[in-house]
Amino acid sequence: MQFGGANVKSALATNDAADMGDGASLKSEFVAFKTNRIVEAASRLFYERGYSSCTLDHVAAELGVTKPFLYSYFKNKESILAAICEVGISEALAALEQVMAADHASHRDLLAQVVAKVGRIVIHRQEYVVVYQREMKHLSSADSDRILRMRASFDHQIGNLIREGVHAGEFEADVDPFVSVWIGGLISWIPTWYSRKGQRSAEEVIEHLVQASLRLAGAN
Amino acid sequence: MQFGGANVKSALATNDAADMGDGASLKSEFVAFKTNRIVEAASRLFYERGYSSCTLDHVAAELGVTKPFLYSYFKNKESILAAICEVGISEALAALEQVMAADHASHRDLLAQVVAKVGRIVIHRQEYVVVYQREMKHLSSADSDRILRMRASFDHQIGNLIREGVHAGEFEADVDPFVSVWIGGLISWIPTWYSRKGQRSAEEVIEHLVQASLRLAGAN
DNA sequence: CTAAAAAACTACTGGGAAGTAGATCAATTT
DNA sequence: AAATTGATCTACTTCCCAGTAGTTTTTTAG
Repeated sequence: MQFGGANVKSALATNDAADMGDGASLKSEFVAFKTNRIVEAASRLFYERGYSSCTLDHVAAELGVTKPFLYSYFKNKESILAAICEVGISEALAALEQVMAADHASHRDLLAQVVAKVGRIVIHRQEYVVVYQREMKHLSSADSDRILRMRASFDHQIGNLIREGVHAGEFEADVDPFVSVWIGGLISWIPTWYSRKGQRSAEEVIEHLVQASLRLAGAN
Repeated sequence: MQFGGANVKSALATNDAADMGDGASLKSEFVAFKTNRIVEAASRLFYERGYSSCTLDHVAAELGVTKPFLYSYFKNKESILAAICEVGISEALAALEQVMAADHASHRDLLAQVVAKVGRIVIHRQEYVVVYQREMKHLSSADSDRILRMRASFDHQIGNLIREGVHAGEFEADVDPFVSVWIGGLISWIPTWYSRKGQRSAEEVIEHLVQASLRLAGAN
């Protein structure tokens, strides 16, 4: 099995070999596990050295394997990058849809919940998000399109949430079309300055992020 | 004359050869002009293709010259990058100090003025700023330190402005230490989404940026 | 325990790009 | 006009790295 641009499966991905015997299922879990370890190591190294300056020999060395090992799980270097880029946005989209599917709270609460959840994701997946932001340009157009569609869907839904909140009188109307852009900026910028070793805890940052987002929407 | 990490001189930089004859002065203007053209072309290409993937032959071709030409104005590829990275932050710092030196308006006005000015700079220098954000890691530690010092000075002064405004009762106090980080995020994020060809004019964006910043500071 | 299959490795190719040495061309001076 | 200086180019060298062919090791199956 080789990874050439399909959706990322996390190590905990749903088992799509349920109808096979235990042998095949276990094997595909091994593959998912190794694929995941490659993506982890690569994201750390791409984050530290930059995509183009980081060689696959570096990635292989980090994992204690060799370059051809990587090529038996990924088609080429770019498809490793694509897997990395997909992590943050697909998790953010999943979180968004989870919140939206839940029982309808006020728009203010929906916004607060989404922002908090996505904020936690971009902190947790810091390296992935930064690599995505920096190295997007190196994706093939197929991968790029797929990921941009997810991104567009996310932005679109946030835009709707704001519009509906304005319509419901929960947000101030004069800021309408821009708010989602500014809130997106707050969230996207976190991974570039947040440090796990810094004085601020992740939850402290999330708390302030939510407050800032509500201020921007005029919902205080 | 070669450019190996000293401060950037723009094409309009003050003439530091005023005590020489006209010949020497004119010559140094030529050098500054060419240096500047190289930086312009490189910033555009680094922006489009990424620093590591863009070769100096590409840059040379863009200018209709050859690679050794570049090496007679810059020590190496990295020092071209350093020159690019310096543009945005040094202009922002100059704008900040200009506003702060002027007659003391209210803190609210000071903040609005600084944000508007810096916002215009990051839009005008869009490619430079994005290249800086993306490719910082490829700077030598000497260049990196110099630029980070400018950045730290900027952040420090914005922090002071906010603190004083809170103390003066013009901003809400509960948000104190974080506000400058969030405002920095708003500004820094603009170059990644703003497009000159988009539907929003630069001044429209600046207008909303100022409003958003004041909201974040609780100064409405 | 042996044979077949799968997984991983060793050792290579081919191309690309940073940086340089020395030649050529243009301008300035005498 | 000849000579000197400076600017730019041609033509390399050298290293690096993505991707691959074919071999070895490990696992699985009979």
